[in-house]
Amino acid sequence: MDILKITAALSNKTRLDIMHWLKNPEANFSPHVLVQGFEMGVCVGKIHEKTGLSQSTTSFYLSILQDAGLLTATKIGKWIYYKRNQIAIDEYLNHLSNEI
Amino acid sequence: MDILKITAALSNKTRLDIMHWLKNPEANFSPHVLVQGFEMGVCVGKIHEKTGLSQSTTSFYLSILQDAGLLTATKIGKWIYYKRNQIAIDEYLNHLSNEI
DNA sequence: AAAACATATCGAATATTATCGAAATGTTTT
DNA sequence: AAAACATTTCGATAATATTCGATATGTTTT
Repeated sequence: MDILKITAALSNKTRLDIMHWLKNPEANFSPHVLVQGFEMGVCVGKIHEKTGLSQSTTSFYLSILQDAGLLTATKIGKWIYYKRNQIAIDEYLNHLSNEI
Repeated sequence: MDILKITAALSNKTRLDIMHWLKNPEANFSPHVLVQGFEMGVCVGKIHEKTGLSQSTTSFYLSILQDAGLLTATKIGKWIYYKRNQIAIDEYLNHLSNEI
């Protein structure tokens, strides 16, 4: 639980947006073709569509959020589905409120 | 309440430390000569002593925290006392927990 | 009014981050 | 096994952050 790494990961508009979008995937993303619902997360391509940045930058940002522990990834076939790590998020918010 | 500006202000070890030190000034700073207690905050010089950075960098970092709304400043004589803006901090933590 | 002091601002060097297009990797389909 | 596809990694460049010493500003003391 690296509070500074997490805070840095969140100090970018697009990455903050991604966290927010993933909070309510039904409202923010069109359905996947092969997977129904968003139980396992949202694939990179759909997230990319919304960022307005290049695919490589989007992928890089997802790796930053994952590395910080805020997202987890599941690979299925060609796709990698990212979803929120709610436990880590809650833990971060608790630590932060004690730290600052 | 610029959530991104605040998060960026907090994504630096020294600035996070400063916020933390100011949470409990009695435990982290020696008393002021002219002012008793830390009701109005802690002067720049005392914060500078603890950062291990130059005076100019410390002052700059305090301005970043102030600009983000996390600290407020009071000038008395030669000294400027910085203290936590607890209302803004609480507001930030609330917004953040809704945002991410 | 000059000296001493606390803090802020400026200008510059260095480090880190943002961002892209191209290439690599791995999977599925043909 | 080749083509197509999703994603990551790489290499490069531009933008931003870190950090300093020097200087400026404002206050108090002598």
